[in-house]
Amino acid sequence: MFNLATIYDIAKEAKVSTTTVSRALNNHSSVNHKTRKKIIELAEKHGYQPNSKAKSLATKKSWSLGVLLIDDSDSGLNHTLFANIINSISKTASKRGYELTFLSKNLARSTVSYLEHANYRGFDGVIVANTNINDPHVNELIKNVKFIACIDQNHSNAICVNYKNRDGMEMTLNHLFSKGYRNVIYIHGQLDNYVTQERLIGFKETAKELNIERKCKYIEGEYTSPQKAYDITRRIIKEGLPDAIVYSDDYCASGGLRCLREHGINVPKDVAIMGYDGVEISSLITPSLTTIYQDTDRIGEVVTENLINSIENNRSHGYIIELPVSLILGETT
Amino acid sequence: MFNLATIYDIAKEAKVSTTTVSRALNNHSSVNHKTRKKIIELAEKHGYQPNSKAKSLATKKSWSLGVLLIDDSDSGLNHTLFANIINSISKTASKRGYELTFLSKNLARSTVSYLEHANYRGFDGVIVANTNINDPHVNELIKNVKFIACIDQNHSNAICVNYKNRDGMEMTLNHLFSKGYRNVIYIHGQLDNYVTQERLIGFKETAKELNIERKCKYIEGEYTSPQKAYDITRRIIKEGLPDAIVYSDDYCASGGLRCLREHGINVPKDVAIMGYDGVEISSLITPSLTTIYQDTDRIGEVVTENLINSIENNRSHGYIIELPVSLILGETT
DNA sequence: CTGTTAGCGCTTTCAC
DNA sequence: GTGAAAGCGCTAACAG
Repeated sequence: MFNLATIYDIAKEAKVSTTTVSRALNNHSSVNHKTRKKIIELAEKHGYQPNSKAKSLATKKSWSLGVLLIDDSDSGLNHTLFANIINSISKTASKRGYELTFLSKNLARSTVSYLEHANYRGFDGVIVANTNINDPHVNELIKNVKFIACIDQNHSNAICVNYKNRDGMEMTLNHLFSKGYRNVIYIHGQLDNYVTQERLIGFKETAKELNIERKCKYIEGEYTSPQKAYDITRRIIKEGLPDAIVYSDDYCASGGLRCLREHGINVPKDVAIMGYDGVEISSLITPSLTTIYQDTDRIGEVVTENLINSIENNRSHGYIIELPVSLILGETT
Repeated sequence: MFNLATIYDIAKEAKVSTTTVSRALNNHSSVNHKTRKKIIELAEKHGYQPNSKAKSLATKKSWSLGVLLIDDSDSGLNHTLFANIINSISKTASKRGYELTFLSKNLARSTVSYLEHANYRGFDGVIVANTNINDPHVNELIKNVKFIACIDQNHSNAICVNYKNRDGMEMTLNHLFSKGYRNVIYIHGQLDNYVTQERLIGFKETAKELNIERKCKYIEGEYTSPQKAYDITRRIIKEGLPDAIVYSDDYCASGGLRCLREHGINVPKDVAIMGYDGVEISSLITPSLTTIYQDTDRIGEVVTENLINSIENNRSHGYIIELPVSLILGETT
């Protein structure tokens, strides 16, 4: 880029001080109408743009938000649910005038922690969207950043916007039960993950209420993927089919579905299956998935609005917002 | 965040000047070994982090890249292909020490053009990933930013990293021809789009070579989506099936597939179909799609590495890199 | 209504 | 090997 005009150039040409230029350009009331007009004209003539660094340096406000997505595996934006959420966060941030920047562990020529990146950059706030709970850097970040919001996490000092994970599993199991399925296998995510824990609680409590605890089985999918789900499903087929299989997300369910079909097993006649998330693919595959819909537009909007409000009101304290989920009836149950 | 330690605090405590602290922390050779050691220790003790704005202001280097994704529709990160590409761009940028920030038309309390955002922010470079070609702001941006790279675009002053779109359609049509399909309908994207234009050229040239020009038909899908593709497919069914239908992307193909199935039409026996992109869904639906695979990891890496290299070597001139595509054989042809 | 001055935190001549 | 001083571009008392 070329050398851009500064406030000095304009001040000189308008024969006023930089203060006046600054005031005119920032809509301070106390500027003579004519002076203001002249300054604004000159600014346009020169295509003047303020310099964000100088401005932030002076005001201590960056108009930028950091967002943390796990970055050391492929589960960042490649997971549709999170891509959709980030899309919504980005839109909402933009609507409020904030930029969105990804947090990272590499900066210039060195390796840093997320907290160091955040401090270096001076974000006005940070959103933790999807992350590896075992990374101590994530905890350090959440504990030490003043304006912080999380999705599907549990931290007392952060704004936590979570889906009602327990409700989701309650709906799942009640639905299966109402359709007559009793023996259910739940292929869940990693146990050290908050979401998994909540869903398991929801599942187990409902199983107890329905009095089918004994008929339910759990398999930890660890790192889940369509292929992994495919493999687990094959094992299940060998060991004997249950009435229904619940997968940790729609992608896994689609992998499982493919396996079942390849083995000539009819869904839902021979076995029912359910996904989770309600991302686009759930309605595009055949048979379409019965799944739990999580509104990604809504969660992105809520988490971003709440964070920005807390920044602009300068009130930082943790609280929880829970967002409802709903069941989408597909052809697999 | 709390008040972070500055270079002044460290200088005072170490009883040296800020100059020396700066030098020590930036690995300048001309600092006494002992002094440097003391400074580094103090920096660690205070959890010192430089302030990016002050640093950029002084050095005119921001270590940050802007990325432009269309933001006034839902086609940003909600389109899997682009989510995958952004994921790769983000990873590569991070690997090289650069942050990634989304370009936007809203900044602080006002509306700006993309160029104004870029100038304001002082990005070291900008990547145009997916965009509305009709937006004059995009052209303005591309023409006026010094270090600029684009994906699947055609601009003489930018680094353009493109997929071989013509090849893709050549493969498509040759494949269909070799399987015996002659009457082909191509539901393509918007005509004012560079990618669409290239693919159409590839398609038509191949049709001519194969001498089936007369048997081919084109339908402009305008804004394409599974639903839109579904509707168009229904129209096609009414008007009479061709031998094969080529959709503009895998999502559309899946929408079309659903329509065909619902009308009791067998794919590929009654009609063959093909998608484009080779995103995950193409292999998850049944029948799996025959499609053209575009390597998203690769394109993100190439475009980012090239842009950063041009920045760091301070050589800005436009050139084109073309990336190969390949055919994935699915069950729909 | 406008200008002077100092300062945000860091780098970089230039001199010693 | 180290420091003084000026500057990056902008804002914010304070004074008038």
